[in-house]
Amino acid sequence: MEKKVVTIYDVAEAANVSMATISRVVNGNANVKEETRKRVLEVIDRLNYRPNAVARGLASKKSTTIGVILPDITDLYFASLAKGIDDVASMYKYNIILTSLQENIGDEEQILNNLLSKQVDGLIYMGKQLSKKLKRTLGSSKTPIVLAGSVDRNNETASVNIDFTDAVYNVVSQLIQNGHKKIAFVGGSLENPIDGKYRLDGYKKALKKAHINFSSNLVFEAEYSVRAGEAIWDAVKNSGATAAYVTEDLLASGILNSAMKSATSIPDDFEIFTSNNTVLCEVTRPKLSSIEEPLYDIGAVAMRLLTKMMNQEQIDENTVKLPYSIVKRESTN
Amino acid sequence: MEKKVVTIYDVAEAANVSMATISRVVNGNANVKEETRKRVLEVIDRLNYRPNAVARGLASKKSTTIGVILPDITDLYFASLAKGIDDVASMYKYNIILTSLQENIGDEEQILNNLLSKQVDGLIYMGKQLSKKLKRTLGSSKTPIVLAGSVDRNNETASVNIDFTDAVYNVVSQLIQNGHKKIAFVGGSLENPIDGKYRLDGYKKALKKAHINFSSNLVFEAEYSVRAGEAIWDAVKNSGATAAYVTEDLLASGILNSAMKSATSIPDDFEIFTSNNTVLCEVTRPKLSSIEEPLYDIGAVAMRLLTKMMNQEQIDENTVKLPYSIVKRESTN
DNA sequence: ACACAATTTGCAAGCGTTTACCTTGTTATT
DNA sequence: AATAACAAGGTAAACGCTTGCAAATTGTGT
Repeated sequence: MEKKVVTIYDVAEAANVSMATISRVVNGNANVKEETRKRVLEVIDRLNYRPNAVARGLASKKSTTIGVILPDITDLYFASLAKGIDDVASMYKYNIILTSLQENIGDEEQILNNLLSKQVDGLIYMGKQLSKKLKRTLGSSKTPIVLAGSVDRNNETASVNIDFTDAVYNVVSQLIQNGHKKIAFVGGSLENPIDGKYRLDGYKKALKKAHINFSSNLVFEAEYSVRAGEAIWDAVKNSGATAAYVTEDLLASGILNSAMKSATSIPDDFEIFTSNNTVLCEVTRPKLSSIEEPLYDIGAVAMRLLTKMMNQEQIDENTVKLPYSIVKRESTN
Repeated sequence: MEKKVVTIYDVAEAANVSMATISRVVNGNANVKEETRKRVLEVIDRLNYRPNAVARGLASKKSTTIGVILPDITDLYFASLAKGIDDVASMYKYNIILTSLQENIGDEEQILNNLLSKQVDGLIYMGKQLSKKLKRTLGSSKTPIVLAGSVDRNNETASVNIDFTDAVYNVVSQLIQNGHKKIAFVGGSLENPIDGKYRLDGYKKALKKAHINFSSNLVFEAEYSVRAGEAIWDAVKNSGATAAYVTEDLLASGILNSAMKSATSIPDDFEIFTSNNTVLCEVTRPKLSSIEEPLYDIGAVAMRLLTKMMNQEQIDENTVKLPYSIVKRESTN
């Protein structure tokens, strides 16, 4: 026996009113007599009626669903952002469609179209950067989007993050103050504007301030992984660097691993600053000093901003920068 | 000027066929002349038509969306499972609605109802356990569900995981072989059947085999966090234990932290086995020996299993156990 | 008791698809 | 040449809801 699913009609009939009224009470519309509302709610409860969100979405053109695009959910950086997003989203009753993006595969266009076809009310993007093409298909759809933990070169797109340049400027300056002349910059792909532009800018700025010449020999590019960090250590060491600013924790952990293995004393012989302050920083030995991005908050604020955009509220600032801090642990003096 | 959204009618008109035909080509139905198909595809491309998945869902009663319920996305354990799920899901063109569950808050019922109202075609659950109540509302909806990395006491619900009992039996046996008589079992909430039943059973079994009496003084319950691990060390040490099996990596890292701080030499004075083999195990010093659950695979297989259930295919085994392995690193001899 | 306003309700037209069922034109069969 | 069989495409009825508008009901002031 097929159990028939309960629709708004069934409720209407059982409550002896029209379906419009049911819809009204479900949606909290004020134009319903208190008595009727009570009766309807009872019936809803009795019949175990559960409004069909798909039908609702079709009729109202709102899905109360947002799309979240990120590179890798097992990366604590994104996971933390995602958590902030998730919490605020559920606070505002939005659901999240999570899609991960293999940045190399170049299926971004497809992913975006898929999300748009699902009629998401908004999007949060955490990829490296929004391509022109994506911006275009996005523009034609009017779906609001905000970048979390990422920057838009031209500030056309709303975004929430920290002042990367300033943060790196600060930690590199500290390393300089500690007496280092040769400081390595170990980042991910420099094509990513965060590393290749903002962070590197901060690094250069700090050097300049201290009248140290920038040398591209001290700039390293590696994948974000422990393995890559371990592998790059020799090169870093051989460059003559006595300290390093690393843009990501796994990478920094790998470097630390190899450094320890090669009997380099950290922080005495070599200092390391990393960037994301994930738990990793607390379980390595020595523990890693790090820039601390308020990841959870970035996610939360990004989501909050998105809700405003979805409600067409006035936005005061298109791009918000949250305060960061610097956590000194054992990998620096 | 409001840009009108392109519907199937627009395409039909422009291609000079009926909307049914458009629908057919979009859905890959065979009853379309090759020539017509080509023409339609061109028009679709030209008009930039994007089928409305919500309308589709309403008409077809399929959302090509599944719901994923997990406790905490920043926990690498769940993130890894999620990644496996995500990859397979996108392989099969399913979208994922991610919802996290504050297990203490007790809003599970609501979360589930929300997901069901969105008409998800299936569910993957990673919480501690499915309450009777949830099972009931689930049963009345016919939506298939599979547990990933979790067990159903009565094997009523499909699930994918490893043989927890066996795994723990093995590592504890190894510790015993290394000469330990007093081995601590440090787990999360023992109400969670995985820890409180399966793993603890393995522990007991190993003791029994070696004719060591079980003592509840050696069983510790803690939250899954570095902090909790650090805090519990003294108690563990004072219990007289000379080794520990820990059910989670953060917890193990915390214990390791405190042990090192108290100048306990690991593994010489104290051995530690942990359970999830997340990256954490590789960045601690000494590196942690661990049971290795194939988390990604568990997620992937769970999702694959779910696709079968959604297609009403014949399922050979309701509950599948994947092989685990044991990775020896530096925290054990 | 009456006119008018406000409050509640119902009606029915969408929302953009899918799909069962028909119609038409072709080809193969005898 | 007549008929069967099929391929290709069209028609229109769902799917379960929201919502503008009209109708009915109730309340108010006189």
